[in-house]
Amino acid sequence: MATQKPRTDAQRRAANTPDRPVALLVVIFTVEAGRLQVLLIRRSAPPHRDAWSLPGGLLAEGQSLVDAATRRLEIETGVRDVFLEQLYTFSALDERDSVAVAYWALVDKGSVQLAHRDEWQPDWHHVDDLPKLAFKNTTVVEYASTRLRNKLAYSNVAYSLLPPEFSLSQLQQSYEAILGRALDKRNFRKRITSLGIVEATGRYESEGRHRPAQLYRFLERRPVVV
Amino acid sequence: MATQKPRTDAQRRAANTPDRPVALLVVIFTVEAGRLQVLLIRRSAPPHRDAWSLPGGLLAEGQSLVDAATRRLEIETGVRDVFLEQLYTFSALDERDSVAVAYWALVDKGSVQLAHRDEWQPDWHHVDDLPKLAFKNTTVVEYASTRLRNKLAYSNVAYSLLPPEFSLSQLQQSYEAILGRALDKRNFRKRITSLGIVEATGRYESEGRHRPAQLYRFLERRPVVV
DNA sequence: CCAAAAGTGTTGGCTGTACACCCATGT
DNA sequence: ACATGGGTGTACAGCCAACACTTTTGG
Repeated sequence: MATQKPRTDAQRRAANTPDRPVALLVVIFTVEAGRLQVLLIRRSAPPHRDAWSLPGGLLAEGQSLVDAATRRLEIETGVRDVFLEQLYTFSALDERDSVAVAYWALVDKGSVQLAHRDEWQPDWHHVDDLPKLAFKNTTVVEYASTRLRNKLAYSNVAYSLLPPEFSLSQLQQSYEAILGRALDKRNFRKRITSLGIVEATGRYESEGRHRPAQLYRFLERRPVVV
Repeated sequence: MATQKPRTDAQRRAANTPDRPVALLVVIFTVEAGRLQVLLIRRSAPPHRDAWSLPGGLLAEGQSLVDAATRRLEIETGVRDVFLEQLYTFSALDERDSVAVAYWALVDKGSVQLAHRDEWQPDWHHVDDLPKLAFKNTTVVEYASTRLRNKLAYSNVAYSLLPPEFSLSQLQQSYEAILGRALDKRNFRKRITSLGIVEATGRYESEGRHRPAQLYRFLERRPVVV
C-alpha cells in the first residue's frame, strides 16, 4: 500500500510503525602504497568509545540520501565529483531501531585533505588489516570491498582513484591492490586499451631513474559500464 | 560518526535530524503467457486514490527490513522461500520526508494465491504496459526490471519463477519473456545444461498433442551466482 | 498423415590467458 | 655498466553465435 499522508504521533503508535532514526554511512576507499585502504573515524563518544567506525551520521530533515552522502564525503575528505554510489541498506546494525543506508566512494589519495578535528579523528586503514570496528561496520566494509572488486571488472570506476593523468603501470597497481593479486602486464594493457575507456595524452611522466611512461586519461570521469 | 545512543525528541530536533517514516516496497515479478508481470495494488485511499502502486507499508517497530519484505510478500501472494533481494533505497519518492527501501522477488504464478480484500486489491500487470503509478513507482519497477535482466545472465534466479519441475522449453520461455527477445534453442540448452544449475529428473511432461518433454529441476533453490 | 513442439552438432569468430625479451633512462 | 621500470606479440583454448533438420506424440 506504500506510504500515505502525514500522520499524528498517536496514529503512528497505534499502527506500531513509529518513525525511525535513519543513519547514513560512507565507505571511502583509496589506494596507496599498493594497498587498498578505507577511511575510518576514531570514536570519541560512547557507545564504542575509542573504537573505529565508518564516517556517517543521521539524515537531516529534508535531506536526500545522495545529498547526505555527498556532504559527508566532502566533509571528511574535501573531495567532490568522485565516484559515489549506494551500497546497501542495513537494519539492526546497532542496538537501536535504526536503519543505516550505506554508500561507497573511491578517491585519489593525492587530492584528499582529511578533516582535522580534536575528536572523531579520521584516518586510513588497510582493508585487510582492520581494527575492531563499532557496530557491525566490518560487515559493511567487506560488502563494499566485494562490490568494488566486482565493479572493477565491468566499469571504469578506477577513474576516481587516480589523478587525471596516470601511467598504465599506476592503473595496474591500483587493480592489483584491489584484487589482491598480480596481473599480467601485457594482458592488462591489451584489455584496458581495447575497452576504450582510456586514451593516451601524448605527455610523459619521468620520475626516477627509468624510462618515462606514457600518460593516459579516462575518457569519462563518471561511471560507465563496459 | 555513525549512530549513537537513543536521544530525546528535543535532542533530535536540536540537531535537525528527526526520525523518519521508513517505507518498504516489494516489486514482485512473475512470468505468465510469455510476458513479464508485476504485482500492483489498487489504492483505495488518498493520496493517489484509484491509482496503482507497489505493495508496501511502513516498517513496524523492531522489525528488520528483510522480515518486513518477507512478510509483505507472503501477505500479498501467500508464498515463502522464494527469491527475495534488496533492490535500492529511495528518498524523495513522495512528498513527505520518507525513505523507501525497495526489495524485489520472483514467484511462480502457479503457487501464488493473491490476497483478497475489499480495498487495496492486488493484481498482475504487464511490465511493458503499466498503468499510471502512484509516487515514483514506475522508476522503481524499471530499476527492478533492469536488475532482473542483468541477474538472469549470471545467476540461477529463475528457479523461483517456475514450479519445482519444468521443461527446458518452459525455462527458455521465461528467459525470453524477461529479456524481451527470442533466444536460439540449441544455444540456450547448451548454455543452461553446461552451467550445471539444473539436472534432468527422468520424468516427462506430456501435455497436448506433441512429444513429451524431459523435466528438469534446479540443483539449488536459493540464489547462486555462476 | 498432419500439426506441434522436442530434441540435437558443427563451424567460425572472438576473447582471454599464458608466457619472455628488449629498450630507454638516470646514476 | 647496471639497475629500474616501460613497453611489446604470439599461440592456444574456451566461449558464444549462427544455423536446419529429424523425432515423437495426439488428433
